[in-house]
Amino acid sequence: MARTQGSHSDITGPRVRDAALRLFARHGYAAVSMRQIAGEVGVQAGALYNYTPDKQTLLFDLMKEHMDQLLSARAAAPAPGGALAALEAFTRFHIRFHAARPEAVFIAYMELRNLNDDNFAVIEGLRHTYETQLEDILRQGVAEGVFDVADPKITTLAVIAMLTGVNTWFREAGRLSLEDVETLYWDMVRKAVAA
Amino acid sequence: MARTQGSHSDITGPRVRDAALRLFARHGYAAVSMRQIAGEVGVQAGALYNYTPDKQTLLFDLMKEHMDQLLSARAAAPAPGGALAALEAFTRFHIRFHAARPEAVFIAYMELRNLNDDNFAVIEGLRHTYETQLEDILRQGVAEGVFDVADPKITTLAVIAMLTGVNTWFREAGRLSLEDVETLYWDMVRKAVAA
DNA sequence: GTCTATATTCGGATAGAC
DNA sequence: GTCTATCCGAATATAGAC
Repeated sequence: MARTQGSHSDITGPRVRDAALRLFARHGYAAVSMRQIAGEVGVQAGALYNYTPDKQTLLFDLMKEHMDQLLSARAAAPAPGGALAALEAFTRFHIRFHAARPEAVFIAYMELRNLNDDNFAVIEGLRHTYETQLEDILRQGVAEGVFDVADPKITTLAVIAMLTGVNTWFREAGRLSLEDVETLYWDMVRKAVAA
Repeated sequence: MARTQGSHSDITGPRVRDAALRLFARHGYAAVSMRQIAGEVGVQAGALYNYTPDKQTLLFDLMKEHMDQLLSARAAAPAPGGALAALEAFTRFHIRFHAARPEAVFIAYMELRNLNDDNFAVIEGLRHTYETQLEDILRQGVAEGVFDVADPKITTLAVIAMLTGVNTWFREAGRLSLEDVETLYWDMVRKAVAA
């Protein structure tokens, strides 16, 4: 790679997004400059504008892609009919999906305030769609008589906060395997909502 | 207040901290300028440097004060001898304390990455001190035979994540009173760790 | 203690050459 | 598609007058 000019369009786009994801997650959207992103990719700052109209759109695209992947992965996962099995499936899915992409998760939760109004509304809508799936499981379990949940909306938020919190400490090389973690959290969730 | 110059030192210091707290919480440390803070206070940017050596120290002081208040309020709160009562007291204390100062809580969780290494170590140490208090209660309950907790460290993190999550949605004017919220979360915590 | 003015660096974004 | 060069504004922080 001795040359310093030329076309690399086939791979530069994804590399811009990867670099932005990593840098936004580590330092925060507002603290990262387009020049830093360009430096990671190995191009000059001006070249980034072949791949995004502006920095705001770059952030939004990363968050939108993450939420789309979350919803499609969830749709593709097995969904048992019974509420208890469905809740276990949701719990394990949530932990596994989020543990696999900590940077995107971090950005999706931390950078909401840096979205403009229209972009914020889109991401919030997708998040609500996801949370409603858990709420529906809880309501189903109450109807089945297997769950005792006084307020399904609050319990939904509580469970998701607890599960997403895994990302603040989980490391692949740590004391516990992801399977261990899934089981520990499923025990807590199961007991917390049990009839 | 027609005059545009003069001494106001008796109140300006706290007003600088208040303005920084509010602006950092809303827009993020990196996105807020010293000029914005000065504008909120009603002085010019240069005057802020009578109250803080730099922006980084201003952030650190806000976070340090928050953690100090958390630990001293906790130390001043009733601490029942039995593990079950102690866990209920911790749960209710955590929700109440955090609900009362959402901006400081938000900053303490979101702006850790904007602290320099030394400042980060201080805040992390204080946070660990607080978390250890919950972990000790859980271990005591296991010893007493009233809790069934497979991994006290993980359960500590899970409970704190769940409780702190209240701040993402709780509003004074909302459907639920703080007392309602405390009771709902205490029910979940109690069941999740029950023997 | 606050002001005005400024030194210095850096930010997002664009224009035009290659 | 990427480069170099640049516009223009804004950032932190400081100096010296009042």
